[in-house]
Amino acid sequence: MHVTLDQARALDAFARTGTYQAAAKELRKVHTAVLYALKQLEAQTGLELFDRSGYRTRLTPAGTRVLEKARALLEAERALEATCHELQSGWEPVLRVVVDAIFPLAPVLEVVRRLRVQRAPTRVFVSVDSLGAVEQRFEAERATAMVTVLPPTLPGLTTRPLPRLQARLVAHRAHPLAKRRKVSTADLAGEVLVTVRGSDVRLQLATRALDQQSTVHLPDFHSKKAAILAGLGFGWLPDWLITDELARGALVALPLEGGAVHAFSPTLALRDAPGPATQELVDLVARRPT
Amino acid sequence: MHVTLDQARALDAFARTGTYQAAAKELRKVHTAVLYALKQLEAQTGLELFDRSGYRTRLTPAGTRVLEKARALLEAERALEATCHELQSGWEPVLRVVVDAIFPLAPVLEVVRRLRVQRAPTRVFVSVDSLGAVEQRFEAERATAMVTVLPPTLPGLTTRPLPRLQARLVAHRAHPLAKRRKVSTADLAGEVLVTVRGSDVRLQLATRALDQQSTVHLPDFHSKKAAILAGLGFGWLPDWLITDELARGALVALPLEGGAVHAFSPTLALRDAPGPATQELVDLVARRPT
DNA sequence: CAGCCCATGCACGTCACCCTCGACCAGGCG
DNA sequence: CGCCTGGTCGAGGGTGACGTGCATGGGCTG
Repeated sequence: MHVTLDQARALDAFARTGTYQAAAKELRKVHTAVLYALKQLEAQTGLELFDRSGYRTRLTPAGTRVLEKARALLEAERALEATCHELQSGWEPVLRVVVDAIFPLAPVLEVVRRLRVQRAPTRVFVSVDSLGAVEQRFEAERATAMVTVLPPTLPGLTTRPLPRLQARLVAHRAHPLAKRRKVSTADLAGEVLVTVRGSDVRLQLATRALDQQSTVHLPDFHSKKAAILAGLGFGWLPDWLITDELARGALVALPLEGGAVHAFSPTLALRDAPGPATQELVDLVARRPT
Repeated sequence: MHVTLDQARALDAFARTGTYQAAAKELRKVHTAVLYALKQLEAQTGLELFDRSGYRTRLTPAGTRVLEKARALLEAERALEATCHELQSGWEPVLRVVVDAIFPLAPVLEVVRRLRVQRAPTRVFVSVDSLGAVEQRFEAERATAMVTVLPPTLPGLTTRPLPRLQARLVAHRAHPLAKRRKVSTADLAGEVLVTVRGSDVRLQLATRALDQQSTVHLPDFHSKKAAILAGLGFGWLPDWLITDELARGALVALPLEGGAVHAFSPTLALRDAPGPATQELVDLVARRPT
């Protein structure tokens, strides 16, 4: 049994119009074509779909059941053609972005919102990782774009510098370190260091040389911030995440010898020719207020 | 743009196997046929579905999106053919039953349960009405079967007598009428009569001649029973509904002059040739314990 | 009741399209 | 380098989907 879409269309048109003639007119065919298609359908299904006992041919109950399924089939066809039209519009089908965890996600999410309002068919996949892992993931996922704080090494990428990001070594105001006028690297050694998991050694910056007594690894900067706010320990946090807490005094920048501020120069890297959705990403990420 | 199911099948097979050759083998075609079908698909959709830059042809992101929809389409086709197979099994596609409200619904619902366990594709529609309205509904809905307490008038029906049903005039034990040793029709006049809405005059039986001071019309016998149990008034109820309450004494049969019991002889009437599901109905309704 | 119209259904012809066949080219793999 | 698998192209054929013509027969209008 091999039902065709033409048969389904004929069945649907016949059911809606009630006669072969009208159905044929709707399908821009001759009535015998509809007759032929539906005869075929009946033969292939091996069911009595039509009641020809009266003057007008009518659907049998079995025909009605088959009609339901045929309409579902046509709906699936319509859906397929709809996505084809969407894809023809020029939007990329998918946009894969890898972002360094230290970079704010907000502008990337804004891209998703803008694509929605423009009814773009683009499906967005966002991955977050740290430092070198960003480029590895970019390659492994064959992503379209990445925001990395390390210079990209892959050849053939279009790169674009982004505004600098600053990170500070902070602790909660009630934390012992926060009360000192000066903090030495030796002072840090006795306290708990909070880091983001997956960060490689370079993220630990000035603290990397220290032999920390205890360290907590957390999955992202939001939980890291929450941990530090809870007074659990100290660590590096990007400025955009803590402007509020620094202003309110909930978090305190530690007066570390040799400086407690580290600056990153993130880069936006794109693979091959950017489509409109990628362009949207470039605009929003580059225009991000510093 | 007119995508065909063959194209969808080819796309699916190609995506699963990875090569034209293997896809062709699976479809029992020559590999050029698959090539042809997919070239057609690409031309019709106007999209680049395949990446032919490498040695092996691969799906592009757009191709993957189209593939998803194509698979949905094939799933719809599979569903259609599945219902065709179900309907070929000999079961009726639909079974419409109209039952008099005074008749217990339990045996009809048991039919539904049995059809389920036998995986019958039959869809069951049950309507409930009273007396003459049963046959009217049977005709209006072109139902398959009905259980009526009046002799069917339509020609060409197969009828089958069912066990008798009894109804009693009852009231709650705390009701004034329940405390009398004898009840006359005049006594009834001062109390509230509870009836089922839609019942025509014949249902009121011995009470019809009375000029009731107040009457309550309810949608079915279950709410009527609840109303009587709440002491609201008196009325006729079928025995099967109140065996428990009569045994416990919660309800009392009124000792009406001239008899407080009325017997019905319900009939099961079928239109034309009964299918297996209808046969199931006949068995269960006829074997109903009296 | 006559006349008309429309819907159905069959027989037959034909044309388009799907498929097959054959040939050639491109990369991988020993 | 030789072999194999996989992709692409063009030519040709078989058949099945569809159009034409016509008969039938039921409804509708006057």
